[in-house]
Amino acid sequence: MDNKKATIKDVASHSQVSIKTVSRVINNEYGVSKITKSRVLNSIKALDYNPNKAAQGLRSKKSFLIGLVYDNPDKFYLSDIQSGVLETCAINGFSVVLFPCNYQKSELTDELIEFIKKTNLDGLILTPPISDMKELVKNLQLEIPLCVVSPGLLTSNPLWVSSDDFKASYDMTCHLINQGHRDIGFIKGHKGHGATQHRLDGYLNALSDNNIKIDDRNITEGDFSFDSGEIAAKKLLKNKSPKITAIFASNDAMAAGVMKAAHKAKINIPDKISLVGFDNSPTASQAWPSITTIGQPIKEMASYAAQILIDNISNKSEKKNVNKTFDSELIFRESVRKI
Amino acid sequence: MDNKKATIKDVASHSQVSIKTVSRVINNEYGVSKITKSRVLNSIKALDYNPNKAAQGLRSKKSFLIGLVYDNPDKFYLSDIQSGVLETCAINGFSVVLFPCNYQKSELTDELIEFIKKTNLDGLILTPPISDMKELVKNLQLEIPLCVVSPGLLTSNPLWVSSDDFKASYDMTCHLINQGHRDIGFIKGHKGHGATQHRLDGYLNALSDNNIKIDDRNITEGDFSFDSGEIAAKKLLKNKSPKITAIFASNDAMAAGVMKAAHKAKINIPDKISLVGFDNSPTASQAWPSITTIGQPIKEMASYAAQILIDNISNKSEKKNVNKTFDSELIFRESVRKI
DNA sequence: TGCTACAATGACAACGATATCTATTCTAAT
DNA sequence: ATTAGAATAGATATCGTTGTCATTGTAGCA
Repeated sequence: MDNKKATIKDVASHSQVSIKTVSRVINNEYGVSKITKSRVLNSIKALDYNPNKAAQGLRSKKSFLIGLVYDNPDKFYLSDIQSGVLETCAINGFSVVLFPCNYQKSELTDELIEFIKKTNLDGLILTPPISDMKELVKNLQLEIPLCVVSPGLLTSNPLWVSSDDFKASYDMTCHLINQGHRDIGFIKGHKGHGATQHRLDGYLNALSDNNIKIDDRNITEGDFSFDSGEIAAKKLLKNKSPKITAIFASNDAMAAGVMKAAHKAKINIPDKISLVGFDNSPTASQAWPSITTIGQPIKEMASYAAQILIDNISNKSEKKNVNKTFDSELIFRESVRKI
Repeated sequence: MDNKKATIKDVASHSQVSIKTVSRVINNEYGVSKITKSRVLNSIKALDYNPNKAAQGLRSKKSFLIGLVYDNPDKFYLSDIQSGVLETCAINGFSVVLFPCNYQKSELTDELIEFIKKTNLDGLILTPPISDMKELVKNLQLEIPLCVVSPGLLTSNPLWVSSDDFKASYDMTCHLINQGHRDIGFIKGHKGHGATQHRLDGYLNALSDNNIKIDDRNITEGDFSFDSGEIAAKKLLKNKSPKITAIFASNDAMAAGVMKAAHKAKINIPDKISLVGFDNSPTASQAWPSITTIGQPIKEMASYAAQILIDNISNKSEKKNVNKTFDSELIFRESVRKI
């Protein structure tokens, strides 16, 4: 076996061409005849040559690194995001550098800037709730392209992917109404998270459109965590004056919290109270009874986000309108009863 | 503001020294006077200089990249592993490149080799169940250091971190016995996963040491997934001949599966059956009733693994015996009843 | 004083690719 | 034939560091 790694020079002399020609082949540039190209490709295989990323990066001022920024307690969500980004980046020869963080930390912006500089990133992906921190995005003053995933609010950033949280939430609420529910409790997320408002609005609009009066006592706030769901459920189940027959939790983690609260209080789901969540996380399918919820193509979204970011980095696409909103899907399970 | 990024040259001329001296300061090498050093450090700050990783890597033949290989369905486990590795790597100026994979894929070894070459990794971390694939580890023929996390079996690899699964499992079984249980069902994991055997052995030895006869009908197999736990539980609860009063699932996901099966079958936990898991994942604390389980310092382990790997890469430590086994801890909750 | 030893510093090459510019060959149009 | 222009190929500088080796300065010692 070869003792050392083959370099572009070795390939060049092996295939009797200049190193520049090899470089052209590697980078799929014009100006290489088919014959030469195949000869070079053969040599590359024969010598088991892999371009040295450091050298490529040094010369072409790229790092082939994309940063993925997140602060999300939902490990399932995160896992999907990571897989999506990872796969697309791998295909395109990029590596992913993770940046977990705390969105409430005041130094976050500075840390992020520091990170980008140190790591020499070629591009950055922001996921919720970071994607909704307008101030941060503004202050980043990026010289590299940025893609924002699921920004709740309108974003000024040219690159984004998003999901139709409003419609999904609207449809789910209609579903509950169709099942005969009129007193529907709602557990919203915390401020600052873009999804919070959309999901709430979907619920509110569905009620209005069905001529159901909105009762503020039916709406309570969580922070997308299991515990906050349990606490919110206790409140909703205590304020029994408005006789709730169903609860719509803004995500599955909180829905699972609701389920625990119900179990504790010996309130049967779905007999006494129907329950729906949002996210289609394993939590929802593994609960007992399994929880009706809303599925979103998280991994696909992440993958798409990475793709448009990479296209932008490579200037491959000058096309506009690459941004995309992905459809959600209602997933019916055991936690809803018709009344 | 500066138009372009500062380079080592800029720092050198700013502080009136040679670039080599700046390099010495950056790399904490000997042979720089305190005065010079502080002057250089000042310039670095003043110019907001960050060394170019590509150039450093090219010259010193490093990539400052560490690969993290995993194929684990447990997102909570994975998240802890990632955080631990990430933090330590960040502190030491390394980035982490993820390599999710399918441990059953026959081309895995080749893919991994390809990945290492392409990415030019400086080091590699293998997590279960990959860490137990002896054949793969052997065939990797690595020229870079490798650290293996929680190898179930003895590993020939010089670098490893591990947990005392046997002892933890033994202790937990003793706890159940102390609570009066003698007919204890056990759901083991699948073959190939190192933890499977240790956890089973702990259970078996505890029974023997307490003069309890081992009943094979009490032992069933899962694959560490929720679904497999549910299926296994159905079996155990059906073969009711041996009158089980407790079930020990090899991990929390399977324990949660057991809980769902029990709910479905209207078997109350812990009144009819006590239940314990392994891993201290959120699943266990969020279940109702909450599940008694075993906690391991996963994040710490991962962090330590990254540290000894980096030390090895940097040749900082010629010390032996860096490997370490971490203690587990029993976490008592609501799913066990004294009988 | 003269010598050595060692700490501090610097000059310059080298890492492995790409960019720029130039040179050659080939084709087709005049 | 001649030549413009496209297609193809190569020579060489360059990216921003670190490695190697040489040089300088200074303290210690006989």
